[in-house]
Amino acid sequence: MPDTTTIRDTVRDTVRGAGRSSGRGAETRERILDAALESFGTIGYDGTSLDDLAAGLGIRKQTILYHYVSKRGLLGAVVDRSAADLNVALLEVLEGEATDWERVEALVRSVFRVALEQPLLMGLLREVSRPGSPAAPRLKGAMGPLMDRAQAWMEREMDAGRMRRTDAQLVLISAYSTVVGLATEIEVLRAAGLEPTMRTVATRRRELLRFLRASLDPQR
Amino acid sequence: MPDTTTIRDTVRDTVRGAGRSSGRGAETRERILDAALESFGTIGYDGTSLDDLAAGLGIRKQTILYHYVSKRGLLGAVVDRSAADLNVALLEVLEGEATDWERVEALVRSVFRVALEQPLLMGLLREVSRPGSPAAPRLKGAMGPLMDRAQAWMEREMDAGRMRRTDAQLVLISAYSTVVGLATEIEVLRAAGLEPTMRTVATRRRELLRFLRASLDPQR
DNA sequence: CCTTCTTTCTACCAGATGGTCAGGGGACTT
DNA sequence: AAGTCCCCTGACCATCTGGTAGAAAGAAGG
Repeated sequence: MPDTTTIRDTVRDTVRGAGRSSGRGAETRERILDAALESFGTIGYDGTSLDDLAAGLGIRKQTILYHYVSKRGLLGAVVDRSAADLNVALLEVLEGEATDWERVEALVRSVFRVALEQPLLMGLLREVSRPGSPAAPRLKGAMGPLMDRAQAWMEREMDAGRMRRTDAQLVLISAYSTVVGLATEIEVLRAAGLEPTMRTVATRRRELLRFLRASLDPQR
Repeated sequence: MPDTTTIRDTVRDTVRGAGRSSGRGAETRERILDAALESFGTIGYDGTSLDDLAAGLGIRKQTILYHYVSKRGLLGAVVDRSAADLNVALLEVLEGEATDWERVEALVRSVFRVALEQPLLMGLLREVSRPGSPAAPRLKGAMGPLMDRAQAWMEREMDAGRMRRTDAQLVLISAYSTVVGLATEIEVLRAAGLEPTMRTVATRRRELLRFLRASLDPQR
C-alpha cells in the first residue's frame, strides 16, 4: 500500500528529527499529537493556544515547537496522522474481497466505525473543512489521492454497468458531509443534555446507505 | 407573535442605547452586524479580529465596542439577530394555515429557503453549534423556545395519531444537523472547485423530507 | 574524560488582541 | 448661546500570542 507509507513519510517531514522516529521523544510527540487533535477538533485551531496545550501536557510550549516547527506544522502533522488513519481503514476495504454493493456497504461501515472509535477525528474534519482553514490544502493533499481512487473505482463500476451513471465526485462529497454532519449532530445532542446512543449513529448510517443505493443502484 | 419581539428586545439589551434603536447610528449598527456575521461564519469567532472587522467597514474598532460592549456582546447580538430571522421564517409557517404533513413540508422548505438566501447564517450556525463555542448557550436561549414549541406541536400531533410516535427532540436535532451539514457540503464543494448547484440543495431537501416522512408518517 | 546528539527548559521578544479613558463634533433643545 | 445627548475617534494599556536564542541535562560513543 504505497499511499499509506507516502503519507507517513509526509508526517515525518514535519518533524525535526526527519530521520528515525523511534527516539526517546517519540512518546512525547505522540502525546502532543493526541492533545492537539483534541484541542483543534473541539475549540478549533485559532482557539487553541500552544501555551495551554503544553500546560495540559505538563510540558513547556517550546517543547512543542521543538518537535513540530510551528503551530501550522503541528496542525499539518495532526491532519496527516488523522488522514493516514482514515486511509488505512479505507484501503483495507478497497483492497479487500468485497465487490459491488457489498464493497460500498463495507466502506460506509468502515468510516462509521472510525467515526465511533475516534470521535475527535470527526471534530478535526469539521474544523478543517472550513473554507478559511489553514489546513484545508493539507487535508486535500492527504485525502485527495484516496478520494481520486474511490472516484476512479466508481467510474469503472459505472462503465461496467454495475453502478448507475452519476457524478461520482458529487456522491462522494455528499457522503463526506454526511459523516462530518454526524459529528455536529452528536455534539448538539450532548449540548442538549442527551447522551448520543448507538441508535443515532445507526440511523444516520442507514440513511446514508439508502441515499447511496438510490444514487448508485443500477436497477431502480 | 410575542416570541419574535422578545428576541428583538434581547438584541436591544446588548446595545448601549438600550432604549430606541432608531438613532443615527442604527445604520452603523446594522453594518457592523452584517460584517460580523460574515466574519464569524467564515473564519470563525476566534479568527475574527475587531481591528480587521472595523477596517473592513472603514471605522475604528472603538466604534464597534461602543455599540456592542465587548466582542462576546457582538457575537451575542449576531446570534440573536440570526436566530430572530429564523424565528420569523418558522413562526410564519407554524402560525400559518398548513396542517399535518403539509406543515412539515412547509417548515423544511422555509428553512432551506433561508439557507439559500442567507448562506452566511448557516456558516454562523455551524460555528456556533461547536461545543466550545462561547455563543452556544446564547444560541440555545434564542432558538430553544422555538424548538420547544416545535417539539410540543409534534407531540400533540403524535397524541392525535397524526404523527407516528417517536422521540420528537431527536428528530428535530437530526433535521437541524442536516441543514447545518448542508453548509459544510456547499463549502467543500466550493473547495473542490465545483460551484454548488440548486440540485445539491434540492437533493438534500428531498432526502431530509424522506427521512422525516419515514420517521413521522403514521401509516408505514 | 571529552565530545556529540537529543531533548527539554528558562528567558525573552515583537506584534496583535480585546478593552479603557477622555475628548471632539454634530444635532437638537432650551 | 449654552447645555445635552448621541456617535465616533485617538491615545493608551495589559495581556496573550507564536516564535527565537541559548543553555542545562542526560545518554551514547570515542
